[in-house]
Amino acid sequence: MTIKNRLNSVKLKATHQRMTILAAMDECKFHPKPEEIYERIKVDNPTISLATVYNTLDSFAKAGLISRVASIGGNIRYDSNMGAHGHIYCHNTDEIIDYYDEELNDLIIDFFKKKKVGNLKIKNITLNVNGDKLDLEKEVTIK
Amino acid sequence: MTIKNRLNSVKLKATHQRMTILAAMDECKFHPKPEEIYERIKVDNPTISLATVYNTLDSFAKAGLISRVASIGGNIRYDSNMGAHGHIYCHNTDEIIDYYDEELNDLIIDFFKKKKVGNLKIKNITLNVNGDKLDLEKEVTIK
DNA sequence: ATTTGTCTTGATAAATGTTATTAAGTAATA
DNA sequence: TATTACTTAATAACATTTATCAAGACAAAT
Repeated sequence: MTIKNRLNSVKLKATHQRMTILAAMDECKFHPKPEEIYERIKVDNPTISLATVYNTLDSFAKAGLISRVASIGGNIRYDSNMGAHGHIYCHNTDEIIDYYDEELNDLIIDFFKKKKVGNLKIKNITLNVNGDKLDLEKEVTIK
Repeated sequence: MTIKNRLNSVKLKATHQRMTILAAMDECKFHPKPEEIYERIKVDNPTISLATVYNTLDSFAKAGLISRVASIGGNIRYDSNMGAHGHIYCHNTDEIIDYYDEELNDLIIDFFKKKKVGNLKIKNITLNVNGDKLDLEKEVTIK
């Protein structure tokens, strides 16, 4: 679906700012803070203000286009990946890395089919792996 | 183990401030922000400053007495429960609730025995259930 | 194309949250 | 008690997030 259609699908007007910010989120695989999106779009869009980035990301999250992601660093961070997936959080680099494993996903779904969670409307379930990256230059791998 | 011994075990002097703050963390089951610990101890310890609370909680986390917990709200929050456990995060109340399930714990341990996570020293693995609390006055239950 | 009413944005102030600084205070050791 | 190193309170500095509101942009209807 196009950026414009995604905005329309949640009843948000496809303004230049919104399209720019949503496109930047799509490109960002590293779970950015609003500030990072601001810096990223600034080059080509120097007039989009930081407040607009904050407000727009918040409205996207409320509309379900993106989601806020839990972080240990104490900052607001967003995730454009709306599918079921887990996060690897590296404490020493503050990186959040997505991963997905079919088998793990099935395990979790099966588990919560059997369990009853009362008084909560579940939005999503995420497995977080917390640790320290060893070689800071290289990537974390799961296989 | 006593509060004093726990501090000594990680080579921190058992000062009045540290003992007070660690005791407050023990009592706090709701994953407090530094500000909340400050408010809690203020009644009996009006001279302990907010900066000391921030610094002390940070040093506790670095020493492994408590841990920082991932949060969506964009604030630093701590957890005094150092055992393996999961979190239920209620978006609408900003509450973080611990839960532990033996079977789930085993599932996760078994899964990560089979998988290889490279270039990461794992500290802990947490399953996060995100959702909205329905009746705000009542508790979330898992059974 | 112009008007009208509504929604959106930029600029910036205000509020909130966190860290750094440093002089004074405290505790352990001799 | 003197010495030394460590710790803390107070507060300034800094960073992050939200609120305010006038100006601007947009869509619909003329």
